[in-house]
Amino acid sequence: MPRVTAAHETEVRERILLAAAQVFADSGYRGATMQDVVRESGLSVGAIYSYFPSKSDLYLAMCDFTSGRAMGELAVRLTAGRTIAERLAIAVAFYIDSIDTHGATPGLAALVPAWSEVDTSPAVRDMLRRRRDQLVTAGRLLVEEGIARGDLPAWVDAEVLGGAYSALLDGILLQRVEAGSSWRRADAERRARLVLELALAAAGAERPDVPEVAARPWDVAGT
Amino acid sequence: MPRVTAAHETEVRERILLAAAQVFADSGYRGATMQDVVRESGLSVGAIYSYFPSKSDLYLAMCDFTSGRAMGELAVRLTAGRTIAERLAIAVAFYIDSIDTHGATPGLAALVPAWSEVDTSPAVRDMLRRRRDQLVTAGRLLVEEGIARGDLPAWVDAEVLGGAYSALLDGILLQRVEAGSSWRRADAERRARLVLELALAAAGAERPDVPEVAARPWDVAGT
DNA sequence: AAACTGTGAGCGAATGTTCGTTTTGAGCGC
DNA sequence: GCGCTCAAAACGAACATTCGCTCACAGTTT
Repeated sequence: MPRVTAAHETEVRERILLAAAQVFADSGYRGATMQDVVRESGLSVGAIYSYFPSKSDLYLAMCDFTSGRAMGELAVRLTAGRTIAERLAIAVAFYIDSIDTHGATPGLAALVPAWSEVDTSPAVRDMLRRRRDQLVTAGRLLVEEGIARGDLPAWVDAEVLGGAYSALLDGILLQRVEAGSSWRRADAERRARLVLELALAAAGAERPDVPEVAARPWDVAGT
Repeated sequence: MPRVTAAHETEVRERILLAAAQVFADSGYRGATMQDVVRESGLSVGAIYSYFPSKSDLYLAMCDFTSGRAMGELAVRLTAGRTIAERLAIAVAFYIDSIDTHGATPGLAALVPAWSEVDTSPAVRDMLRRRRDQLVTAGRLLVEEGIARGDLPAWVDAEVLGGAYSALLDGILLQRVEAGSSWRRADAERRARLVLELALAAAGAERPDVPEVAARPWDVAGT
């Protein structure tokens, strides 16, 4: 059944990508089978292989699609923020929203298997690095603005804080995955917002002295 | 060869667990084969199956072993800290150390595959939850002490900050995995310590006002 | 009829696990 | 000391199953 329109092609592509996001989030990369994707998408094996050359290509495309969508939507939502505190709060709330699948929007949970496949293919690592760059850059820009306006301490390195925040949010993604059905969105938001509050509260203060601790390769105690 | 000694049994068990940690960290849970564990441990298939009834049991035992060891060693190291800032810095530095494998000590990177297997078996979820409880509790106790001594703001909820910190550290674990050989330990430590500095700097300040942002299930903008 | 998308049975490779066989060394009689 | 014995421990070829992927064909539109 040839649907010659280009619109149809992207429609089917997305249908496959959405099914893949669901399935990979549920069972991991290796755990998910192409049959699962077939079942979830309602298409056939052959159809899927005519859109994506291999399972790993499908997975990578799904990851780019999923995180790309989220970054785009984040940019849109940030325009609604007036103060810097508001913008930061929007970014946090949005990231937490985007962890789960909502209707036609695949959730970031589908990215989790990527971290265990990093040593398997360089393409996976590249994909994660691209994503990290985007997150850190977005964070850095917000922080720089906060510093310029005096809402954040002048002694923080914007790049470092951006990196820390992207780690915090990814950690919350892991907590969401491990919590399963007992997940409470409000708890996660409280955790992420608390760090925001600490940063804003520290605006007027001096940089405190945190002792250096030498890296020490573990002289195991006990068995 | 009947090695009646119980010592020999735990010795072989650990040998298998260490090999498993290496292999699972490299290839993920499904990606790693029992043959890989056989090769890495220098034992045989049958030997391994006489110590662990199945691949998933081996994986779970390895996770408990790995994170249990780390928690034990953390408790030991914390006793060296005098001030609260020093103890917090020790905890952070130690977690970052324990991400990588050092000699006989398996690195936490072997835990990463667990998050993609959470929906596969309840035992994996339980294991991760146990670990999270320990981390959050350890963090909460440190924070409570910090508040009591006036080093941390009185308005922070210790449980929430503990949860946030465990998320931050797990996020750094992910960053380490995705960075691969371009990983710089110092960068990670800077990120984790910056959040510590913010918390300590906020000690004297009022709780700032961070606007509420309503959860909003994504009205997708553009394809 | 021509063109092209979608189908799904089946192939070959690889994996987790079993189980019959081989090797080891502690205990024991001397 | 010494060698014999035998259960325990280690081994690894073989099995059933599963998965990613191909390809010959059917169905639909223009």
